[in-house]
Amino acid sequence: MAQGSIQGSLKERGVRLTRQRQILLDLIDKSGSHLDAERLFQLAQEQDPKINRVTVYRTLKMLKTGGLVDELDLMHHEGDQHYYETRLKQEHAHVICLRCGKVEEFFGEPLSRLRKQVETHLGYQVLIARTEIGGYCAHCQTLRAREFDELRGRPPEPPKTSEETERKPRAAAPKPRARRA
Amino acid sequence: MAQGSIQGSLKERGVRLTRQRQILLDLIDKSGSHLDAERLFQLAQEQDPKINRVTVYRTLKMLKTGGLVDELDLMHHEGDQHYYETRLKQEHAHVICLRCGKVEEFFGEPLSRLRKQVETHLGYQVLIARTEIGGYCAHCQTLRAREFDELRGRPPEPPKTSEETERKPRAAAPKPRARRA
DNA sequence: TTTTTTGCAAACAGTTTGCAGCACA
DNA sequence: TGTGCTGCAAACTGTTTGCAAAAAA
Repeated sequence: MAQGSIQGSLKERGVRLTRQRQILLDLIDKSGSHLDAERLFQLAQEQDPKINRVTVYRTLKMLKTGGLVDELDLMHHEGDQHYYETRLKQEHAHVICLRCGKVEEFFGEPLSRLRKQVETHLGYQVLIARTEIGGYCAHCQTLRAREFDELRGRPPEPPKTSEETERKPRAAAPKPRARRA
Repeated sequence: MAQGSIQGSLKERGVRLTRQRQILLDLIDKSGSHLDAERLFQLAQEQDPKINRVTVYRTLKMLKTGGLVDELDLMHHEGDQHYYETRLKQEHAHVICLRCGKVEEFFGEPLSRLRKQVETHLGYQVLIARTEIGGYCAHCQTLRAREFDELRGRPPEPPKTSEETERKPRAAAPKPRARRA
C-alpha cells in the first residue's frame, strides 16, 4: 500500500476507509489503467469473494464526483462501458486502434495549449479535459492494406470508419451475469 | 432540402432514401447540433407520428458507422445518452459548462496540431478525434463564488468536480416512455 | 419483384436505487 | 454507538435484436 494520495484525500473528506474501498483503491491505483467497472469487480472478487458489483459502482461514482478518477469511454471500442483511471498522471490523450483495440497514451504540449486557450479565449475554468482519438495503429494499417489486396476484383469497399473487424468477444469469459427474470 | 452531401453519400452506397431517413437527415442537418437519440425521435415524431424510436437508433448507427456523423457524450453532463453531429464541420472541441450545461465549440490550431503529432509520433492513421472539456463558464464562475459566500460559516465544501448543481430534470416533458412489464 | 427497411415487442448491457443489517470511526 | 456503508433484489435508462409486414428501387 505505497500509495496514499487518494486514500489521504478521502480521509480528509471524512470518507470511511472500508475493507472494500481499500481493495478497490488498491486495484485502481496499481493497475496500469483503463479498468471498467466489471473488470474491477472481477479483480476485487479475487480478494473478497463477497464484494458486490454495486459497491464497485458506488465507489467509482464517489471517486469520479470527487475528482479523483477520470471516466473514459475509449471510443466505445468494445462496448458501452466506461473506463477509469486515476487523476494522478499528467494530462494525456487516449489513442485507440479501431482494429486491434490497443490503447496508447499521448502526452504533448498541444494538450496544455488547448486547455489554456479554452481558459483564456472562452473564459472557462477548466476542470476536466478528455481527448480520445481513434484510428489505425501502424501495424493494423499494413494488415488492412493486405486484407484489401486480397479483395482485389470485388467492388471497392465504402470507406468504413470502424466496425470493420468483426467485434471480438467481450472479454475472456463470456461474462455470464445474473439476468433479469 | 438544400443539403445533399449526406444524402448523396448514402445514395452512392446503395442506401435507400426512405421517408423516415429523409426526416431524420433533415433534422440532424438543420439542427444546430448536439441532438441525442431521444430528442431526435421527438422531433421526428412531429413530422411523422408513426416513426419508431428503433428507426432512429438504426439510422444513427448507420450514419456513425459510415463516418457521416460523430458521436459525443458531452461529459455525460445530463445523462448517459449520446449526442450526434454531422461531420461536415471543421474539427472542434466541445466545451461543456458543468453548472449550466451550456455547450460551446472551440476551434483552434492545438487540435490539428495534436492530430498531426499523433500521426507522426505514434504512426497512427487518425480517423476520429474527440475532445471534450468540462468546467465552469465565466457566468457560472461568478455565480459559484456568490453561492460560496452565502455559505460562510459552514465548513468549506470539498472541491466538487461536478454534480454540484441539483441534476435538472432530463428535458421539457418528464419523458414518459413505455416501461417494461 | 426482389431486397431493404420499418415497426413492434422483447431482450439486453450497464448502471442506479431502496432498504435492512453491518461495520468503521 | 451512531452514522455511513454494504449487499441484495429489483428497478431503470439507453440501446439492440428477431421477425413479419411494408415500401423502396
